Amino acid sequence: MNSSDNNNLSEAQNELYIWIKNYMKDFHHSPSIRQMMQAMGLKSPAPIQSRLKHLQQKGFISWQEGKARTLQIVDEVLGGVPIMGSVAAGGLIETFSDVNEELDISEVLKKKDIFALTVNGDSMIDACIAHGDMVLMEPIKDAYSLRNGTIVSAMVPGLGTTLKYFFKRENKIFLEAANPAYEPIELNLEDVVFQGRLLAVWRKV
Amino acid sequence: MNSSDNNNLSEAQNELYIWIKNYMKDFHHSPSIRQMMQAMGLKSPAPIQSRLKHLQQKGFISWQEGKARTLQIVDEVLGGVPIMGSVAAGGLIETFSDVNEELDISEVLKKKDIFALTVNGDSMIDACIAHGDMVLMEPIKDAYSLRNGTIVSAMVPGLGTTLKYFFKRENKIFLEAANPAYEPIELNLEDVVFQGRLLAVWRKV
DNA sequence: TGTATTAGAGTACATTTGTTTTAATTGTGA
DNA sequence: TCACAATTAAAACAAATGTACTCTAATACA
Repeated sequence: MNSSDNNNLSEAQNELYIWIKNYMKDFHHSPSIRQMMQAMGLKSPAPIQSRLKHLQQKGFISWQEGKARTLQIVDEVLGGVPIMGSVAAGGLIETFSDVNEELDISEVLKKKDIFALTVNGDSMIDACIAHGDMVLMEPIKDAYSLRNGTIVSAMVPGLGTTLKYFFKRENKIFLEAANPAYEPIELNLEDVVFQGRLLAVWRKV
Repeated sequence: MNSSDNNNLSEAQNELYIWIKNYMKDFHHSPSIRQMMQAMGLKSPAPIQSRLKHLQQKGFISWQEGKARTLQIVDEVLGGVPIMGSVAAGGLIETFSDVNEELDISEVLKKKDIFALTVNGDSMIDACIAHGDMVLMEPIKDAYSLRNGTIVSAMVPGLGTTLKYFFKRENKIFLEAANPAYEPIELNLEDVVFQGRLLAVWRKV
């Protein structure tokens, strides 16, 4: 959802919506109604109120009544990047479709208490997690609910913090690398402190 | 930079700074001075003004004078995730250090005109880009400045859009996969349209 | 101890800003 | 053309809000 149709927005509503998104991208705070008025070339706040109301009814924006500059873009707080389509990384043939989705990184970022770790080494290389990658982790509340195959960061006394596949078999914990060069680590549940569960991988080139 | 020392901030300043960051994470707009006043348990706006001034002088925040709720966190607009340390993904031993950095995803997201593509297939698997990953791309202004080894998305007539390593040798363009199962594609410069240069990889699990 | 510095309370004020209301204007369809 | 609806202008209002100022209390320091 970006520029062209935007569902069932009128021309004026869409223009305002786009302007607001750009303003908030630039200044990181909501514009005031009178600013929008000026930007739209209007001479009274009423039309803006009307358009805002419509945008709200259609679920595009929301704000706190009576409070200044509390507008926010619904469900796309920030970090929305337009997804232009998909690329073949094989032999598939595909063309750029129009923009139909948005990559919402903030959906993950919004979670509370998440943290990031720098990956050191290549033991997870077969899971496509390379040396230097950043992994976004979510704290693990109870280790009992961990499912086999989950990638976790765990603190193994004497071994340090490590990123591995988690498996549980017969009250034994196995931490397995995604690289045949590394042997699985076998542990008792009480010997390991799980720090986080893998949410996402971020690699900046 | 997160909770503990925060450079040379006083206790009160740091408390306010943390509170503001959390407020803005929750509501996606700046709090008002009187809200901060309440939150800090104060009964007059003056102390908040003072603390804000200090925070500004030390470069933590900024705002537009006279405008309501225009506060912003400097240089960490959003998307800052604390980096808790690094994990061994090999045999390395490393412990959680304290938080000393922040993963600033927004640094990439702030760039204008970037777009995302969904990866389809496994031809870039040796570059640790897997099927289903999202790749963040930056538009390519001029193809002449592309350096060998850059990962690009290119539109090859009759073949579609594809993600490959870029190489140029003797006025010929080679698009090579990171997977020995795929043959390099040889092209003339005029036969290919480069769409983007790889900025980052995002994988949500 | 006494003084200087800082932080906070209390108050007041001007501006910004959301909201309401009414009238004028424009557009649309019968 | 006429009536009806939607849009806009204009003005006014009240609440929210940033800012400035004075006075008091706490703190630090010599």
